[in-house]
Amino acid sequence: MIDYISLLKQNDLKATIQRTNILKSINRAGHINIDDIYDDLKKSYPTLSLATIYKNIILMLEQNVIIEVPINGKKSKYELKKDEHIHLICKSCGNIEDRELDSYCNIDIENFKIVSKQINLYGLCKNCQ
Amino acid sequence: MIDYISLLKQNDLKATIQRTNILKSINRAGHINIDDIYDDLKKSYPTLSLATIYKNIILMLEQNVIIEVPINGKKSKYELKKDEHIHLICKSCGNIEDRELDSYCNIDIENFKIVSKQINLYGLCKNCQ
DNA sequence: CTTCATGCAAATAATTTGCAGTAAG
DNA sequence: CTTACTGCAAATTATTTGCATGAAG
Repeated sequence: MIDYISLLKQNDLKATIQRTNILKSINRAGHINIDDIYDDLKKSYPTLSLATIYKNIILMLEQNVIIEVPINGKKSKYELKKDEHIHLICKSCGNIEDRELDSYCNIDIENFKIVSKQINLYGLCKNCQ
Repeated sequence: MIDYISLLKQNDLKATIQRTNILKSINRAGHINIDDIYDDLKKSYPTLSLATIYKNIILMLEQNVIIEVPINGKKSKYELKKDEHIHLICKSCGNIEDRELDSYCNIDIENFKIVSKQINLYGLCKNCQ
C-alpha cells in the first residue's frame, strides 16, 4: 500500500483528493492514458474535470512522481516512478508489462551523458502469440 | 543518393512529388516532426498542404517506409527506415543521434515475441554537457 | 483512361488557459 | 489566513475527413 499523500508532499505537491486518486488509478492500471484515468475516476468521482487531470499529469511529470510512456501511434500512457525497467508492449492487446533487465540497463555511451532510458519492446505477449 | 521513386513504388505507393519531397525532407533532417517537414517544404513548394503530409505520414508508416520516433512531451519525429539502431536524444538541444549498439539489439525475452525495438536514451550530447 | 492523391475548408479531437470559487496546510 | 488547486467554459492547437480537381501509371 503506497502512501500517496507523503509521496506528493515529499515532491512539493499539495496532497489533494484529485491527485491521490489519479495516482491510485495509475497504480491500479500499471500503465494508463489520460482518457482512461478520466473514465476510471469519473465513476466514483463525477465532478472530476479532465483539465485537472491534464494539469496534474504535467505537474507530476515535472516532479518525477510519474513517468511518461509514449506509445507508437497512440496517446502516451503514464506509470508511477519506480526502479529502472523496460516495457514489453503487446501489439495485439496493447498490454504493457514491466521487466527488469540488467543487460539493458548498465551501459555507457561515449560522448553522451545518459540521464534516463526508455526501452520499449513491441511484439506479442504470451496470450496473443 | 536514395532513389525515393523506387522506394515508394516497391512499397505499393504512387511516387508523387509530395511524397518524394517529404522523404527528402526527412532524410535531410535525419529526424523531424510534421510541422517542421511542413515549414521546410513550404519554402520551395508553397501550395503543399499540411493535410497531405498527415495523410502520407500515415501511409508511409503503414508501408514501413518510415519509422515513428515518439519523444517525451513533444510531437513524434519520423525517420527513414533503416537498420536497427538506438537514439541518443539530447534533453538540452533536442538533437537526435543514431547509434548502432549490438549489446542492445541481440536479446531474447521469455514468453514474448519481439517484433520491433524502440530504444531511446535521453541525456546530454557532447556539445551540451 | 482509370484510379488514386492532392489541397482546401470544414469537422472533430486533444490540450491549454483564465478565472471565480474552494480546499490544503 | 494565504496560497495554490479545482472545475467549468472558452480558446487554442492538432489531426482527420469529404469532396472537387488534378496527376500518376
